[in-house]
Amino acid sequence: MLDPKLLRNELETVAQALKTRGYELDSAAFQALEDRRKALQVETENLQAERKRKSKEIGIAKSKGEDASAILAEVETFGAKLTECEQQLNALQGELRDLQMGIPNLPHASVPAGEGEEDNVEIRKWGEPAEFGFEPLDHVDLGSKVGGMDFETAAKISGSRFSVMYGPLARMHRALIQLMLDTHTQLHGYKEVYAPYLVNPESLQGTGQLPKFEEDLYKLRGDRELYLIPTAEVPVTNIVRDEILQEADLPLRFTAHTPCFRSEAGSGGRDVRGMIRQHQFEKVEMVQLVKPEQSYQALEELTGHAEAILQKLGLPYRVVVLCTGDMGFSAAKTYDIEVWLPGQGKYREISSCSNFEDFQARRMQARYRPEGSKKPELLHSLNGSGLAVGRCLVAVMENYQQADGSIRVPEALQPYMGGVEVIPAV
RNA sequence: GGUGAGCUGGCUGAGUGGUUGAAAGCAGCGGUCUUGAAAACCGCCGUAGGUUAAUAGCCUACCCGGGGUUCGAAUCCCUGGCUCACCGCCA
Repeated sequence: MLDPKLLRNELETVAQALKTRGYELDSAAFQALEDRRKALQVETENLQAERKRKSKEIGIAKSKGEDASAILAEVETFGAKLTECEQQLNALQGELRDLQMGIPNLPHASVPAGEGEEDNVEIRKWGEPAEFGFEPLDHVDLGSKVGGMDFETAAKISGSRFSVMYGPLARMHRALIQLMLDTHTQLHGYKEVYAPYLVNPESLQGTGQLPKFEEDLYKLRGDRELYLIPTAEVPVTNIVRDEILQEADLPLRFTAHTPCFRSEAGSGGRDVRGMIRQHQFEKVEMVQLVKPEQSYQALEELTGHAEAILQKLGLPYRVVVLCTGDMGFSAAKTYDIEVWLPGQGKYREISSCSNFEDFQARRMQARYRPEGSKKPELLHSLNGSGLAVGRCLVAVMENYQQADGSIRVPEALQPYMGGVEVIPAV
């Protein structure tokens, strides 16, 4: 959520900035709502003050044993008016809040302007795509060569966009998770978190998935109103919802491995082959909660932490900064890390690292008390995948494939796989 | 799942319809005293919204959430959540 004061005081500037990311703010309509709100709120509060005074007088009169019917009659004259004002104000504030909850974050000044994916800007590249002496296969074909990936069975059990893995591939998938968690906890200073996979609507509202993107989520039937998490970002960031932290507690760095569930409602027929885009996938997530002045440095570091995993695995990648039009709803700035997939002959997203500034914190009321200051301030939140596990497995398979269809195990992964060096073709 | 008891400010805890945004204690902050510290004493000490140039003043709201009764609700009623205890079931 944007700062309501900013929205009021610099409506046109805000509207301009939102336009760069393809969001049209109807500033005239907003201004009209805001004007009505102001008038109505002042009137309502004045009436409330009046009622409070009179009620107090009634109390005093009664305690003295005096007759209070005159004041009582007086209150009645504006009682109905007050009720009406309160109801109108409530409705109006609800309307304003709904509108504000649907406005995306403002892009940071350093974010390049653009409309879509094609306008993202490459920042750096690491590693060289390997030369194969043969036509490299994609992970689906490799999967059947080593006998470890089964989409037909997954379709029988659940439907499309699910996968079943067996044997060494399933083990490598698990090994990747261990490598990522160990790296982030031991080298990068994150605290490992185990958190719920089912969350309430308040949490989803806090991180920005609700109210606007409900169709992307799986909602449980039943009387409890719970959703499957689309990312660990939701439960982990919400750890600090409605909390006031001490300055000394910051920065907080959390990492968590969770499954992620996404309906992929809007993805049409994209990436239907293989395990690039699934309804269920594993991810190791990094979350940071920091002081505002440190958040952009934290974004650079966090991006580096995700890159470190790819470097350990020897997977070529590039980092792009998303343009204004391609960023997610809550982000002020986002780096995508794209890994090289020989099977597709292109770079594909494997991590997304974002600074949300105080956008999520305001929705969550996540604050800290600066040293020596009375007033709590909103903190800044960031997160990034470190990394998407399924896509990482795909990248390892495709980059480490050999002519006979076997797959070498990257050195960094071998300790997590009992020393296995090659997954043989069967 | 059943039965019962709870949920009040950073913490403990009083308050069952009226000048209560809320006693008291602890913690914290400022001061007096002291060479310094402790003790003692004095004062301050919740969050948000509105108005405003203002983090000044004034106003409003908030005692787990939502709804209701009333001129007036922390207090009464309904509903949801959570915590604790016991029973049942269970990895």
